[in-house]
Amino acid sequence: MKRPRARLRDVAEAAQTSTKTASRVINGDERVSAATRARVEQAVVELGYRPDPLARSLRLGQDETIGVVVDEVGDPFFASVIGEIERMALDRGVSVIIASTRRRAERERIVLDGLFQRRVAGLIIASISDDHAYLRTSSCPLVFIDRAAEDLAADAVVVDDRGGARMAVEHLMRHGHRRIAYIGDRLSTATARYRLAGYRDAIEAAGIAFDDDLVAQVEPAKGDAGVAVEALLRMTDPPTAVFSANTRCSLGSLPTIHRLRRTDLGFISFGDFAMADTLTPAITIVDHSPEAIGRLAAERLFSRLAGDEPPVETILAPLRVVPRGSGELAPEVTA
Amino acid sequence: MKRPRARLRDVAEAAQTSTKTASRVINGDERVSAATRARVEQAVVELGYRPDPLARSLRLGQDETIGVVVDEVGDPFFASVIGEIERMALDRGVSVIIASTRRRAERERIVLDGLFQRRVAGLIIASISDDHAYLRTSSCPLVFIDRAAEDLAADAVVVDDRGGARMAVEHLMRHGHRRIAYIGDRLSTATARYRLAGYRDAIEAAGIAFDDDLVAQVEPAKGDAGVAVEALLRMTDPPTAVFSANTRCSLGSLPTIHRLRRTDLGFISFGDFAMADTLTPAITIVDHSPEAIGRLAAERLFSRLAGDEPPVETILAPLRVVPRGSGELAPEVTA
DNA sequence: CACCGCTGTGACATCGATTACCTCGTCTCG
DNA sequence: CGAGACGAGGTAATCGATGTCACAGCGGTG
Repeated sequence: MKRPRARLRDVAEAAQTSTKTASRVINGDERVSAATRARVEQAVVELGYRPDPLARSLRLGQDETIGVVVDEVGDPFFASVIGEIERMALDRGVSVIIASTRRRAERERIVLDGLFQRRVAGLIIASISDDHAYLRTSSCPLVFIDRAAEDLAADAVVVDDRGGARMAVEHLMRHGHRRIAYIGDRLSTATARYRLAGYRDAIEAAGIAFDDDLVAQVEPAKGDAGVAVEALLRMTDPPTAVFSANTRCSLGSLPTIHRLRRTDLGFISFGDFAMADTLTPAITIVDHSPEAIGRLAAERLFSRLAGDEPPVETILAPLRVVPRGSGELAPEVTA
Repeated sequence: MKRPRARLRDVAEAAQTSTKTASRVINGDERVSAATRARVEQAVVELGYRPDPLARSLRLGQDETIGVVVDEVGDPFFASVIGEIERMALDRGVSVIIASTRRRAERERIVLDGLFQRRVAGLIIASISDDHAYLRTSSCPLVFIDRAAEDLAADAVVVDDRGGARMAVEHLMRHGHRRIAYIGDRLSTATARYRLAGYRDAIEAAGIAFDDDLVAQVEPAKGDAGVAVEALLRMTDPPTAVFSANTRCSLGSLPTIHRLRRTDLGFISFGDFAMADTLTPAITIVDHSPEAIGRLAAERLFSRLAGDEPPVETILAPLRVVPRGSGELAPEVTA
């Protein structure tokens, strides 16, 4: 075990053949005689040879690595997505490079650029940008998650944002609410737009006038959700229930709701979070299943990497309402 | 923008010089005349040249990439740690490869092996294994997180597990509790051992007899924490408070405590989690600060990569009790 | 018997950047 | 005036694996 690492050349020498033939054996080329193959295989074992992935990648022009680009690695939703992707990648011996955009389009370009520079084999992207022209010539398969790329024909794994939001709001309505607030990101992502549209769908389908004052759009990074929900509750004609369009907003607004002791408020969250079922009342959610999204995205990517060429598709991850209490509270009968 | 990518040779040709000189300019070698330097720099800009990291890594025998190995990427604690590391890496243009061990020592070896094979520049590891002999000859800097390597002189960023646990239990005692249960991982990691030791320190320092029946050690992956806490509460002489030795156990046991409507129970958690401050009562914690751990570990690693050679050190990340309610409940005065 | 095609093999170029080593002036100093 | 130092820059080898292509040997075929 003195030698730091065995090279293909060492294997070839030990097997008394050329590097090319050794390479053939290792890459499973058929055209090698049984005797030579056996010698090479033995040499590989004896020397503990493992091909250098860097050299291999350089020659092949492609790295056995996939890139995952998300808003923020620490976000629980993306953490779960990444966890699932990494699990599947590890089974295939593929490394995962992660990068976060901090929700800034220019950062997205930089990190994607870096990943292309590294010649990743494939990419899974939660894109923040609207403009994907620079990805059009991408030489590796792309799978979008959470938000589809509208200006690019590429696979995507998303949830039915509009339908899910509508489902959530209708759930509140079934329990008697008519005045329902919306709280979501100000961010102009497609996801945010769709969820707001779904909220509106439900409101209007119920014959209720859409009230702009009930819609709060806040900065995702700051603690504005709490402020916003407090303002909503202080209205002259306050909502009896809140639809939180994403997990961050739920995490931001619930502490305030509890501080104000307004746990009588109807509440439904698009996206689950830890302890949602342990709060009092437990929080009714529309289940996102980040694991399912990660799995579906990774499956699609690996399938393309394996050479499959299924038609480009936007896959809808399953979505369902999980009633836990907060979404089933009837509105208070107040003046 | 026709050419897929410019190579150093293209730059050299455009600047009417050799690759060697172009390389000198790019790598900031002084021995180049101003005129030549200017020509090369212009060519770089015009061609949009960016060195190929793969080729560079191959030649240098080292990759501009760091590896991060944790139990599970989806774990909120590690997700935050990774988020912070990735943030610092991105600022330096370093890629981050992540891999999870699933808490299995044999997996740890496999993923570490893969990372070494890739010639990562440095590693940050939450090691699950006790045996680090195979890391002794590691050619790249290592920084351990969460758990120090006891059999290896390497940097580590950990929290004062024993002191923190003692602090937590003493906090409960200050509020009148004498019968305090411990719930933690069965896993034989140093972390778990230290925290149990800290619990014992506090108990014995208070002159209370250590009662083995109050110690529950559960499987981390399963939902055993809930079962265990239920068993504790059903004892003939039940505890009045619980010290949960980690976030997973807190997340596992709190739903059960709430289901049993035992929110009168004293509770303190080693490690924060989302919504801990929104539960009723809010959960008192010993703050871990995963971000601080990630930052300190990354700082140390980058400092070594920059050539600094500070003495090997185990850095203690800050730790403090954050009172929120559940840890300040007085014991019920029962028979 | 000459030729074709197939199999197993290896010498050599290649991927793109770095570097050991060399060349060619010019400048300095004894 | 010649030796040696030094600055600027080039040539070719190198990192490790793989693709190109040529070649030898063999069996079959018209």
